[in-house]
Amino acid sequence: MLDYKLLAALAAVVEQAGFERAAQVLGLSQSAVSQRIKLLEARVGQPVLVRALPPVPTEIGRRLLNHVQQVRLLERDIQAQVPGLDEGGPPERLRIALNADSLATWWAQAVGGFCTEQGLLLELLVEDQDVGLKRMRAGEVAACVCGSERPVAGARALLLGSMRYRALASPGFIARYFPRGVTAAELAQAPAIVFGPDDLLQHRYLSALGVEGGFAYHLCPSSEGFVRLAEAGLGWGLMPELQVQEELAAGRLCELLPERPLDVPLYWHHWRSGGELLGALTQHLQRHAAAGLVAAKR
Amino acid sequence: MLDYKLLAALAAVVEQAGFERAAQVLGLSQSAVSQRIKLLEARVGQPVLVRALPPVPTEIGRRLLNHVQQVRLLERDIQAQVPGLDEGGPPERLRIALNADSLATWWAQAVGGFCTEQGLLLELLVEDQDVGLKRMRAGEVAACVCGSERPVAGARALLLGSMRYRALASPGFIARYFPRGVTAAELAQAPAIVFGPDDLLQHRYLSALGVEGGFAYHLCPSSEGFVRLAEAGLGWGLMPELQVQEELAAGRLCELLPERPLDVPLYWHHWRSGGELLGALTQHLQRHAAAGLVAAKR
DNA sequence: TCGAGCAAATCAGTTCTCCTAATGAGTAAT
DNA sequence: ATTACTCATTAGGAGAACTGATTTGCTCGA
Repeated sequence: MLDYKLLAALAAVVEQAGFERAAQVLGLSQSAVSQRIKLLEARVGQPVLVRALPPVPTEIGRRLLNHVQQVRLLERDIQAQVPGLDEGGPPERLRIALNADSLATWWAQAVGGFCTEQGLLLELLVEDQDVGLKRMRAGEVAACVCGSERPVAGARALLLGSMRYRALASPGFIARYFPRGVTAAELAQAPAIVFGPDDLLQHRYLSALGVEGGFAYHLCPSSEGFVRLAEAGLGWGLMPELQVQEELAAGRLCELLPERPLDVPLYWHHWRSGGELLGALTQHLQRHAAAGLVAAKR
Repeated sequence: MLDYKLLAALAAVVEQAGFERAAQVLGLSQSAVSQRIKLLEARVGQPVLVRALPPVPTEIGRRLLNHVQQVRLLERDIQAQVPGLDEGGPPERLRIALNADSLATWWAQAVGGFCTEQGLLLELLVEDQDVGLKRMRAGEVAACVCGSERPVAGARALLLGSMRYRALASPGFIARYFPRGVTAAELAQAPAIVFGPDDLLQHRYLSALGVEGGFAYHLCPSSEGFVRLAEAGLGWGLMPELQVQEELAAGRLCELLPERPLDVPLYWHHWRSGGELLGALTQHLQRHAAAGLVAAKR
């Protein structure tokens, strides 16, 4: 059997993004962590971490990490079966990566019941679009919600449905930039709002409209803030329908190009050997995610 | 994370059926094994082994064992991915329980290619009929072939096909016991051959013919021996069609009741979280087991 | 009822793993 | 340069865990 003390150290270093913090989490000294990693590398015969800021697992390291992730999921099952095996440590949370918009809209509704029922704690990591898959590949998370269809090795991807985005702006903004109605070319000239550097929604929307080249945009890495900026007339942006129903109804935001929504399919990626709990969560999502999403068309 | 040194000790004790032998396998003293088990029980808060001959895992113990089994399967995958992680120990074999008749007939053909391709070593445990499932439940084996449809918790059962048995005896035996032809009632009076105490084939065959009550039988726990006994005229028995084609063709064995074969469905039980190797083996079997089996009808 | 034989538990002593603490070295920002 | 930060290295020591010897407990057979 592998030495899981060493693997746990590797996992802690990557998850905590540093030896020092990893040591704290493990209840050890920084030195001990360093030694464990070194010993692990000696056993494996090659480095498992690239010493950078933050430390990044090597190819081998990633494989080991996602093995650890899978074993942890199995352990979760058995700890549910065998009382008094809780290790005394803090109750482990299930780490899941998802995109900010999902978290801001349908996620809580969809998983709320399951978590209270099962007494399950989550550790949610917000990641733009497809970056969550990287975490998955590195074995840092048990599952993720993202836009990529292709599962990583050892995992499965399940289509949950699509999130419908609409291009919105405040009435004042529209009056100012589009006095003669909205056209694709003009849209590219008006300032936009973009969630983060990895957020390519607006880019995709514009290129779907046939507009090439760059455009000016604000960066605002907060879902709520995003809506507030749009309301304040700073720019136009693509917002999840679900999140802005009130603003639309009250007329604080208006649609630029009606009947041109953007549907973004969302996939649930989860380890194939994820144990019963993750399996149950997957089933639950399959049934309850649809409520907040539109049926996907490809 | 659980302490896998302790769990490995538990597994060794159960698999080797004793502390002493477990110690040898682990490269430790008997004393050390005893202490590990005790420590494990202290952690868990209750006994994991019933001290008997051989030691038997408790309910909790079985759950732990089959967790170990699943983790081992995952480790096998990663060891294939990460060279130089072989632990130096002896190459771990994949433990599989199956019934003697399968081993005597189609098994080798079905898995031969896969094993050589993948460089996979097997440790086969021969178990009568459904006893293999117990090994599965105890986490002692990674998979098993048996007649039960119902999978163990955490595992899947896959119908492979049916084995066709025919009731056969030597010409001399038939002439002696059934001079006027074979009838069900007379069959129950003639001595039978039964594989082992758990082998209920003949019982089922007779009760399917409407015969109630006991009958006289030899016990012979060897597939080859079984056929030899029948050839020698010691009794009649149900033999896999596959195994006795030569004897039938040569006239050394004859069918008692033509057109009354007994088809026994066989299922492949494997852990759901068994990793890629076990998954691949399962697929392989699904494709190649059929060759030696008749399509199952229910 | 009593030993013989065997398996596991216990105990005392020792080994050696693994940790801590202090220090050193490399890198980036000030 | 200096400071701040992170990780590596080293020596030394605590204690976990192993070994070997012995005891306990059980099962048979006489």
